[in-house]
Amino acid sequence: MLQTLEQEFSDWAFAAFSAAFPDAALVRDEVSVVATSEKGFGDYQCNAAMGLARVLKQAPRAIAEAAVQAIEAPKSVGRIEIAGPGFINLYLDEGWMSTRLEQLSAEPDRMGVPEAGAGRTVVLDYSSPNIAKRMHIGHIRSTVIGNVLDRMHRFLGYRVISDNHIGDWGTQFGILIMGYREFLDEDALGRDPVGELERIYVASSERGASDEEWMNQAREELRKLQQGDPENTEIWTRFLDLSRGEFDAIYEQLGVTFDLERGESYYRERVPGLLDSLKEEGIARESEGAQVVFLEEEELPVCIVQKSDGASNYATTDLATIQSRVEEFNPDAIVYVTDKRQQTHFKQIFAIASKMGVSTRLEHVWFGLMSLPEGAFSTRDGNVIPLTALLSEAQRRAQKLVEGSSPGMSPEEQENVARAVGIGAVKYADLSQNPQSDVAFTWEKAMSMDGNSAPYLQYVYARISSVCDKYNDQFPQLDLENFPILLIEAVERQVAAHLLRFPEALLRACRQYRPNLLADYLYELSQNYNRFYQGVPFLKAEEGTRESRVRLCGLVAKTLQVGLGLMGIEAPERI
RNA sequence: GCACCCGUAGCUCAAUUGGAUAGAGCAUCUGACUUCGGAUCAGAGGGUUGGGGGUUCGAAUCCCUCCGGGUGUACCA
Repeated sequence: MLQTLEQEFSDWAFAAFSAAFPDAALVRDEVSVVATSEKGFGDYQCNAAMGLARVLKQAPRAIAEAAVQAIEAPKSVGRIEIAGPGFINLYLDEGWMSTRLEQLSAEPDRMGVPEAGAGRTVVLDYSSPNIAKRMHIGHIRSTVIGNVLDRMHRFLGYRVISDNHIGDWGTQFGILIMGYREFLDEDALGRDPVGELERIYVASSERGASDEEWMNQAREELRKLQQGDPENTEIWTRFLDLSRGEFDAIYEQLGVTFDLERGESYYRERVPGLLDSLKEEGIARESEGAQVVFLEEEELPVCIVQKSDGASNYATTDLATIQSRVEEFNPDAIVYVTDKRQQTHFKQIFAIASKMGVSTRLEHVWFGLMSLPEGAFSTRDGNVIPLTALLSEAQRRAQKLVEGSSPGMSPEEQENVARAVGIGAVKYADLSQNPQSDVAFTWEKAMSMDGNSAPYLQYVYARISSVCDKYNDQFPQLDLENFPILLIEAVERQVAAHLLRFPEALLRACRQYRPNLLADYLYELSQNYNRFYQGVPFLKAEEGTRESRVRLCGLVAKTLQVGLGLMGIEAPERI
């Protein structure tokens, strides 16, 4: 099985320490090797010797020395040094690097990434907008982050079931149905369907705030809907169709697709049976007229699974959903991508699922909230910026950039490129930071076109494409594959070493549910490439060196294309 | 009140989960195209990682405490 270099070196380190200290009870994870962060300390490092000094009652440098002497180093390692208090620094062998890169160029679509998830199934629950509510910039995170997790898992060989768990079955529908009957403006509905649905929802809620009878009626309409009343079902279906039309347009623009779009309502028929079994097993019990689960042992607040009026809620459908997914897909994990405000909710749901006997790994991947500075609001209706407005503004700015840099390009191609650049910039702004950080929205950052941004990466890609085209024009008779990759200059070695790190960067990003680690990797690769590009000639170098450099360019381009693709960002040949 | 999250350069964010000299982008300043796309590159200034204590070879990261902010907390999702 293909391994990353970190894995291979960790195996070696574990074997080396075990051989040197057979009596010590070593833990594999404590003797691991990681890629070096600082330049000048080798390509990979093992920090285990310092930690073992106390247990082994020896000086850390002596421990490192003994381990290094114990068994032979992997062939890929050219040099080992022991530095500082006892760091073991591994330097890759340049000859081995060349050969490895030549192998990678034979199968460039994978760039050495192992199928680490083969045979495992993951259900990914992300995006999950609510019916009758407009998607605004706050919704982009779940969609974009979830979609990257989706793509990364698939690439690593996991069987992925992505499900857009649309909020189509909650309490809001009673209020909406009342609003629909009382306040609906059909003309407005035709012009801006979701906007009008939002408006009638707000109008109906406001009425309910001062009108007790109105709220009672809303609850009654919800109850009727949940029991299958034909008239309410028809209205509800209309809400769904109108909202989904708008969502689909956004998903198409973002290049996001789902395996399933079931929504909460899909699971509604499971709810009565679920409630029965919760009661029978003594998990839920009556309190203040509602059915609740107490979670004192878990130090969590009480969780209502059936409201006192008999209606179900979010918790109920979420539990039914888990049950259904476990039965149908038998997944190794179910992963939810939502904002951090739902942490308590998911802790509750996971705790109850555990009481129900569910053993599937349940993960809540939460992300921070987006704050809006003054002026980012659309003050007219008090709403935040609709996602559609953000995306079209991004494309507009990208369009101007493209018109400036590629005036000879056809208008049609300019538009395609502007879409790739604009959408890419918006996505990357979200993906390039730790998901768990709260983000401050600014137009400048969301549509940043230089520095650490998607257009920076796309620009590198386009320039490499240009180099490769020029090479093919000038030297059509030469076959690149016949020339070895030579790592002479420091800039070349730097690019090569970074290329070889792609598998572990991707694996880490996926396992930690942190797309920013992939973004970081690609940005650093691009920086290394730019130094290479600025530092040495390619096409004017002598034969041999020239081919080697063009091959390196090709590998960087391929890695960028694959990496950007995993982030759902296109890499045009010309921009 | 209780629980969770956060506080890093003027601003926006990283830091491979305890590793070596805390790094990027924006902004400011100085340089670099008779070689391949300057949306680039080289360099400068800018930090007591909110304060204080502790743990250890080693702390932005773990523990305690104080200050400041955010979120959640029984019938919304």
